[in-house]
Amino acid sequence: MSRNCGTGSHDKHDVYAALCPCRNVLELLANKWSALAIGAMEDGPVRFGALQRVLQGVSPKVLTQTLRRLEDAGLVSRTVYPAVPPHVEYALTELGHSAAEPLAHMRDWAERNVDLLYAGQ
Amino acid sequence: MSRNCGTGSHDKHDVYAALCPCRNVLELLANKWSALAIGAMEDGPVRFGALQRVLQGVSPKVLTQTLRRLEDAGLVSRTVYPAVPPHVEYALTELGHSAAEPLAHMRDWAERNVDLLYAGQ
DNA sequence: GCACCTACTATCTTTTGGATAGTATCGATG
DNA sequence: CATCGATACTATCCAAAAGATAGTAGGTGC
Repeated sequence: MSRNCGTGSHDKHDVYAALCPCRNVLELLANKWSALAIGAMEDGPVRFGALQRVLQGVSPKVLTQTLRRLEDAGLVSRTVYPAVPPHVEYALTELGHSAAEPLAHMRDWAERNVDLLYAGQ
Repeated sequence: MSRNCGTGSHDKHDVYAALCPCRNVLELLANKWSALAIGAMEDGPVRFGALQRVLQGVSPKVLTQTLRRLEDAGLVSRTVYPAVPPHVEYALTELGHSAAEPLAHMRDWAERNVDLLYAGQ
């Protein structure tokens, strides 16, 4: 097996390697709020307040953190429309849309199989 | 849209509802170590020590916690072979194997797209 | 008798997540 | 003219989770 990733040249990456940068990418995606936020933006730009209502139970601080991380990674774009009251829209980038697919599968799996889990007692 | 989930009857579940039990399932899967551990067991039973070596950087405490949670959920089985030194094997259940698919897509996405992220500076 | 092996548990520290309250701005309302 | 309301946040504090490190059990080989 040609697992590589000494973080060096652009060979194959390996999420199982502690120092591979793709481990950080996995950490970013393998997160409840990231998975929900990205799913909420699949159909187009969404405002902060709308995200807060859709992601039930999220606090503004955590939502901001989540969006900033996704923005820094390049999965989400943030657009400010100068107006009062403020108007800010978050949208998936092309990269964000491609990440949305595996995350949608994960959400679907959770919804479809929840009744089969914790069945032992 | 027929989104339901007042946690009540077995209608449709919704990960966006704070109180839906499938939110817990999403939290379980949308986790770095869960995603890596499940992937490591896809090809058959694995011992604790082997998992620890494969999931580079994981501490025994966190690995134990992760495996217990997966076991409680019914995704992983734990088999103790009474011997000295101890011999314990972890394996995916049928349910665990079905969860492995979306997680594999997520890991693959991370490995394939890592070079495109954080490109802005 | 002593070190070794595996699979942990215990303890402590650090990081992250979460709840809550407060800020800034301007237009509309009374 | 003071107040209220809307939006998108920050600031603060506390709790929960993650992480590092050391220790335990108990039979085997030397």
